[in-house]
Amino acid sequence: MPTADRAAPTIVDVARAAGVSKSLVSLAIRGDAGVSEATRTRILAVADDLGYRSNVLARGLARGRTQVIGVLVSDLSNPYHADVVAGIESRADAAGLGTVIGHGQSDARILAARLDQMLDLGVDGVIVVSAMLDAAALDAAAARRPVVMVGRPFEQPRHVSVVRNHDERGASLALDHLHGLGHRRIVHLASSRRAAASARRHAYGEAMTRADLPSTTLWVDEGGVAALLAAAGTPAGPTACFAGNDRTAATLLHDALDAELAVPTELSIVGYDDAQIARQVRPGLTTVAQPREAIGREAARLLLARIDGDSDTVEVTLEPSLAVRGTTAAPC
Amino acid sequence: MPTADRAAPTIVDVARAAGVSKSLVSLAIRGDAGVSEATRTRILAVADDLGYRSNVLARGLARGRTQVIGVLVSDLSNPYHADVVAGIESRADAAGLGTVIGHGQSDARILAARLDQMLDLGVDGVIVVSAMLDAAALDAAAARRPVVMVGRPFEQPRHVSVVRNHDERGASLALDHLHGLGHRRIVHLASSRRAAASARRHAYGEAMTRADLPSTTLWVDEGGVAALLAAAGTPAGPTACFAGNDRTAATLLHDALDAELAVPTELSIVGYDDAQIARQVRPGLTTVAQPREAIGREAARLLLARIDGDSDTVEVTLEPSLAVRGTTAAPC
DNA sequence: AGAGAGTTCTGGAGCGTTCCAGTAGCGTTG
DNA sequence: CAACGCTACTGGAACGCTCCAGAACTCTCT
Repeated sequence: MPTADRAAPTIVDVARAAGVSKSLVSLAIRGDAGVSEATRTRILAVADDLGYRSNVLARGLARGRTQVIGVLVSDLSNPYHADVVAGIESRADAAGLGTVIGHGQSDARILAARLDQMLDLGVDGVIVVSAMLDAAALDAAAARRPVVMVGRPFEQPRHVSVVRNHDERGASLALDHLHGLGHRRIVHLASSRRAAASARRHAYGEAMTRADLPSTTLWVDEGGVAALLAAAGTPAGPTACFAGNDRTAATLLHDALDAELAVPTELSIVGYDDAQIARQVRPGLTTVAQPREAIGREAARLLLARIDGDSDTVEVTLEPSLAVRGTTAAPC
Repeated sequence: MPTADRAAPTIVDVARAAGVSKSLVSLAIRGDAGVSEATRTRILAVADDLGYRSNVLARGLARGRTQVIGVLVSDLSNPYHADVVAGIESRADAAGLGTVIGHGQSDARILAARLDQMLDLGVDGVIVVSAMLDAAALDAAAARRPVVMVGRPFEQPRHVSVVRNHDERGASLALDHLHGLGHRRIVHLASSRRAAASARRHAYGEAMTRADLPSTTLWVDEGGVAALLAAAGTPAGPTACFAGNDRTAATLLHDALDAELAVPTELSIVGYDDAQIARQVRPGLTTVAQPREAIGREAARLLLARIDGDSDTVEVTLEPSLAVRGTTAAPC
């Protein structure tokens, strides 16, 4: 219950009220060892009493550290991000650091502006949860503060640590599953030519080659869904589809059902991401799940280490897993 | 392209390089009138050249203003929030203010902690996009900085402006629509006893009374969905349901289809929010749409006014509209 | 008892800004 | 030409904190 009459109480007010110097208040509050137990409790009591809150701006200015990290997200409404952020926050909280989130509305320019803004605000480091920023922007930010990025960078920035999921392994999980069910004609439905998508596309190609099967990639923005549905009914048509992400997979599922194509019996579908939508569609979408919270925690861990001066940039890859639901079955 | 050799250049570096006093640099950069055009351009050129960025911490400390506002959301993955935040940001950007987002993981305690944290960071004001915080927490924050909340507060805080959608009107829209289609036995499916939900529930009751129809409210957490589905098949059972929000409506739709109950012919469903999910389910959900971006812009407008010292707290209500999709039809 | 070693505490400089009270220079005016 | 009023600029205090060198005090040891 802060008293907060007029202006917020400062460290000097606390010092005066406790009859000590402001330096000692500073030490006591930060838990420095060289303060006697008696005075410390007294000072803390007085501070609490006055409703004192240490001024982050002043501390940041004096120390060059604000104890706050920034998280830059390209798109708030992407539920993938929410889990990653939760992971970051849990780690940051544990280390006693605050977290602020910046939001770039899926626009690289806005994203870059927000990144600068957060750095201006004095955050101690930034985690970029977006693959939309180019290496130059990332490196410019990294020249100011430690930066860690989550996801697969389009081009590798030089001074930025990266945490990503193992898209190759994820694609293998999906294709092994389909192959194991008996599927042989499996097409890939790609959403865009962005980095994460292309990693999955390549992994698809390699896994198919490994299994000695022909690979076919269709693009959503080039009428791939319609082409796939048209082919799926025919004798030599595909019996399964590995989609680049869950949104694409959900669209396909939707349109397939509209076209009276039975899923999974006539067409099996596997998505990627294990987004919320994968559980909301009917039947539930079989999909590759990324360890989102773990990715967030790992990113935070790397950032904290770099803030503590520790280290050089690294790249960490985490293992995905497969969530089997209702859109996959043996071909009929 | 910042040079950024060692430490970031300060206003003093710029002053020295331009051969003027630091005060003049400060004035020039902030666009003060009393600086000759010649010196201003020279100073700005030098600043740009050195890659000077004004230190928000120092400015905040000296001025008591950081030019950054905070947005507190209860849940990142709620797509409703993303639109509101976009509206807030567009307004804040226009006013030259930065925006940081804090995230409370749908937990009132975390939410309150993040709120304090943002205030500690020195934001000039906060917009709370969540109905989970109690009046005491909001008022405590409002004692420090201007606070505007979006949504319907559980209890009315005293020093906080509120922007909300007109739940009563929204419920009327939904019920008029159903009534117009010929429905007479319309039940309400309520998700929780939170503020927004109870406003909708009351509005439902009143609209039904106005139309001289009996009202029945079922609760999701008390087996309401099952009860509703059981009754819906029977002769005197309900022919339509007005759900408290889209998530609830989607669950109902899902379970209805599972139970082989035809939607909309045997049961019409109207949701509330026009969330993403309303467009993703099949058939598309008829639902009440809130003007989300407008709500965000309005909230930012109110906050900026209060930051400029302008005003007393107000309450603004914006009009919802009805998005008619595939889950409503005349009863058969 | 004096030196040395802790322990606990203090005063002041400094972080990068803004703000305020001036000052310098110059043209106008009575 | 002294007084005045502008415009363009300056120096230093202040914002609230941290950090550092050192002061004051208490113990121990010789």
